[in-house]
Amino acid sequence: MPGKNNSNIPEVVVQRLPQYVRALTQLHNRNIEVVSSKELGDALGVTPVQIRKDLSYFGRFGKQGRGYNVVFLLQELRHVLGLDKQWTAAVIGIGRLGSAILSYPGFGQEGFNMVAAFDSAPLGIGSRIGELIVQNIDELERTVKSKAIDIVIIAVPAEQAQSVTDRVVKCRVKAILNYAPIKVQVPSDVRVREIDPVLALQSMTFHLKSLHD
Amino acid sequence: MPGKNNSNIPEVVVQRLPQYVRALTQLHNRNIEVVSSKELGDALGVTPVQIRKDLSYFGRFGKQGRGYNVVFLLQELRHVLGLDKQWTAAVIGIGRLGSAILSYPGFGQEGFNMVAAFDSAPLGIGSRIGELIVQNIDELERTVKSKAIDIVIIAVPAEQAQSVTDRVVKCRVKAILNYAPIKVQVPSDVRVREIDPVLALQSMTFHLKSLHD
DNA sequence: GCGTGTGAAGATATTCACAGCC
DNA sequence: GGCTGTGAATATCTTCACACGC
Repeated sequence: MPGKNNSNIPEVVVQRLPQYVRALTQLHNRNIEVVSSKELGDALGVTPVQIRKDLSYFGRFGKQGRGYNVVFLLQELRHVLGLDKQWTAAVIGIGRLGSAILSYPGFGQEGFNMVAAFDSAPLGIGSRIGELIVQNIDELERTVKSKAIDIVIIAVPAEQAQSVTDRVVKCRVKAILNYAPIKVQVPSDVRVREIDPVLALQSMTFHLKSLHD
Repeated sequence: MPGKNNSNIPEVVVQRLPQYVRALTQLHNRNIEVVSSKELGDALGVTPVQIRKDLSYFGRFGKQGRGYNVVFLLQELRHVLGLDKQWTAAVIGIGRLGSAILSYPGFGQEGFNMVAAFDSAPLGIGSRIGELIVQNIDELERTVKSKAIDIVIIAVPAEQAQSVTDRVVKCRVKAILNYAPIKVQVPSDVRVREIDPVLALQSMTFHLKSLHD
């Protein structure tokens, strides 16, 4: 039974909310003031009832016969997701990938501020990437504390990903974005999201295969 | 009722298979010849019965009391997923992200060969990235045909993503890997996978929020 | 005895259908 | 009339429990 502010929210719902936020932001930028679940759904390839049901877990944001006030719903959802705060993130592994992540402006624009960069190779340590100096991974524990890092982004090779993750977990970090092509194991109170384009491709070839042969 | 070679395979199963393939490859590299669903599950954070059930959609690959022959299961799954073939891919949008994708060796290692690169900005067109010359996007249709491109990787800004996607779809490409931060709409016979680290972070903050306040 | 394979049961997630309000 | 919010129904996914083969 959906109700306000309860933590029995299905994870799949939580993972859809950011999409709603993004779509609402676009509508807002186009000066659209009101939107129906139908319109929002069309923009996202989701059914209207899916959206209404998802929203109902958090409150009654709409007006019957009318729809949702874009600004209001946006505010509410951003608050629900904690997107009205700033978050601090650190990147571990400053190779090609790590550097690309650090210089991608999209994170900062959404309130995810890169405040530290770590590597283990003596070569890169001390070099500057944007505003940050690459630190030795040995300083991880200290820096996570001193900079109150909320999220760690892992961009090390697969072989090192688990041991780096273990260190990160020991620092009491509860959110990890993992770019390494390996599924890292963490305690159940730590969230991990995987960014894994190769896996994504490999699940599409299943369908391609049955197509042309 | 699970059975051999039927296309009523749940999508969620298809999306787990590549993980199994990866884990099995690692086991193989460590010269491990036999693995139980329990062991495989532990390595992946999945229950053993999940694995057995998933595999049962495609055949009976194990031996009771013993487990699965690693090499055999690997072959079978790679075949099921079409990973025993080579695939051709093109990247559209050769900015920082697109260049990083083109120079990432992980795709080629897994049989995904980058055979073309496109951009719309006259500046980059004609420049060389690795083995490829960046082509004008106008050559898309011709090149998709001539190089028999299976998969298109979209790395253009959000604003252009939908129109580029529409062009790609018109070329009869059935698989798209989308790095643009927007959910593109496609006909139901086209598969899209989204690579969207910001969305991933935004669904984690929901949990972080309730943590420390 | 051990571990697979799988119907049946249980849990989750989505969709339907409609009451209620603007 | 149009659109939300939501119990109930349905569909999908996961887990249980156990028969069977090595």
